[in-house]
Amino acid sequence: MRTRFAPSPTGFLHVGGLRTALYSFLIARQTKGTFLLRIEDTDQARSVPGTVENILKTLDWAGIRPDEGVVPDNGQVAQKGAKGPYIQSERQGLGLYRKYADELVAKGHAYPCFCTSQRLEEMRKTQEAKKQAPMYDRLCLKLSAEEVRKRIAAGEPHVIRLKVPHERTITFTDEIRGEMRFQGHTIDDQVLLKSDGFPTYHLAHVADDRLMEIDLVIRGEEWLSSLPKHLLLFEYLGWPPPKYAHVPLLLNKDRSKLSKRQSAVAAEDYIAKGYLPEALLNFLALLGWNPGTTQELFSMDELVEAFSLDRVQKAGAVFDTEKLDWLQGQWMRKIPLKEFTVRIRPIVAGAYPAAAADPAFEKKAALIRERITFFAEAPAMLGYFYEEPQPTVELLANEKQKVTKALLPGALQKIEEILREIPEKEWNEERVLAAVKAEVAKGEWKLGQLLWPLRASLTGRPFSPGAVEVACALAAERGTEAVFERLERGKAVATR
RNA sequence: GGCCCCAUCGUCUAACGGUUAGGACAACGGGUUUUCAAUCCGUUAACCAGGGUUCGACUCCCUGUGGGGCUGCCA
Repeated sequence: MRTRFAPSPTGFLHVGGLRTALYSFLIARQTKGTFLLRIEDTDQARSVPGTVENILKTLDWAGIRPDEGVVPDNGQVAQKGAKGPYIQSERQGLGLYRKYADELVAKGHAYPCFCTSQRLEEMRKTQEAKKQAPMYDRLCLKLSAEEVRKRIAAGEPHVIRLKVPHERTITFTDEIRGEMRFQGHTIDDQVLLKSDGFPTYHLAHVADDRLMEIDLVIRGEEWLSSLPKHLLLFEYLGWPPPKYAHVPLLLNKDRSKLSKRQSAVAAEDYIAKGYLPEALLNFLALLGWNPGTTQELFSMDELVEAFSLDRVQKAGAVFDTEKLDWLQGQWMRKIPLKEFTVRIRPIVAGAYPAAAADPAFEKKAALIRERITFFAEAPAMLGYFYEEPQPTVELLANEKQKVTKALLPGALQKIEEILREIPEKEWNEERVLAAVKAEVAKGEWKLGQLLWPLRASLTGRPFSPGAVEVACALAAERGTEAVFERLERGKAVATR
């Protein structure tokens, strides 16, 4: 199948857009078809420079690579394919939108309208006051052919409007929603060609999806109400319409359409926060779609395999990122240690330059891999390896662990004695822990009373990997004396 | 207001008329090498309402209610 994603360059890639792009991409891959990227920039006023580069960069990050259309080329915007150009403002020069508009006028399915925006505004106000549906009143439809010719010849600004057949019922079967019907008399005479000669979305997407031979249009539910206009256009132009799949909207917590005001909506925001593409994509895929099994974790390949439109939900989905965070952790833990090390090393080195050439860095990375959620947390989680910890009495003592300030010197003394008895060669996590537990078994000390002060002395932090883990890592790298030095410092603080 | 779409735990969702309404996230409780995590185990938690159809409705139909979208020479 030939599918497409056709964003407007209004600043950034919306997460909802990323989801429809993903769905379109999945269908294309699944059917060994083509995924095409087209830029819909017919509204010059709303186009924001740099957006296309941004969208391309974000899609690339997500692993969604267009086979055709607008594609990235070393950070530049390039176009690929025989049905281009793929940027509508560039297609404007081809004159095809005007051609189709004229064809519709000639066939009697569209007409020029000279009404000013002021008049339209007043008309709507009046209609609203009368509790009527705001719709164009077809004033210009009454104009004689002669008058139309004259006014156009005189260069009077005008638009081309679709003439919607009021007596007809338009029916259609959506890939997700099934059968739908619309009454013609409730549909407004949509502007197809603006007075600046640019097409509106309605005409442009119909023409381009036809010309680019798109089989399936996946887009947001907000387009559902204009679907009949699009169907009419295909019919009047003598083309079979593509299949349409209107996906449910992404929602704010209050269930309104996901908006910038209430939530982070730019895909870049999530990249900046440190989310893995695997996690975001997995999350987006599961918002509104389910595989029918209990599988929750999906790689792109697995999504290509499992995805189907008939399992896409009809109702909107709240964009609640709690599950995203969980998925992030899951995908984080799937990263092989070697790769994990490569990825966090520069980040840690940014805070602690010694990490850059640290031969024991991978061992340290292993310590935090199971507990980290974002790469950016790594420096804080490993800092005590690169700077001497500065524990305080408040940290060393811990009410919950039943380590009072009075008990502290004795506890530190005891843990030191235990550790001293283990020959340096025998230091490993099992051995050290067994030694501590053997002491606990005697009944005088509780596990936490010994381990907490040790951990706090070694790290100087309220949170860290376990005391035994840190002690062994430190001993392996610098010898057990490094551990005892820190223990001494803890004792000094405790007895001060 | 008009048109269109939708409706299961707080959130994402499963259920092809017959289930103690299942799973995941979150929350809560507990286990684990102490803390924060991770991990394991457990608990709390839902069929919007009313009518039909049917031997039997979360499932089908109708009505109501609620929510959302659209209602631009924006997309």
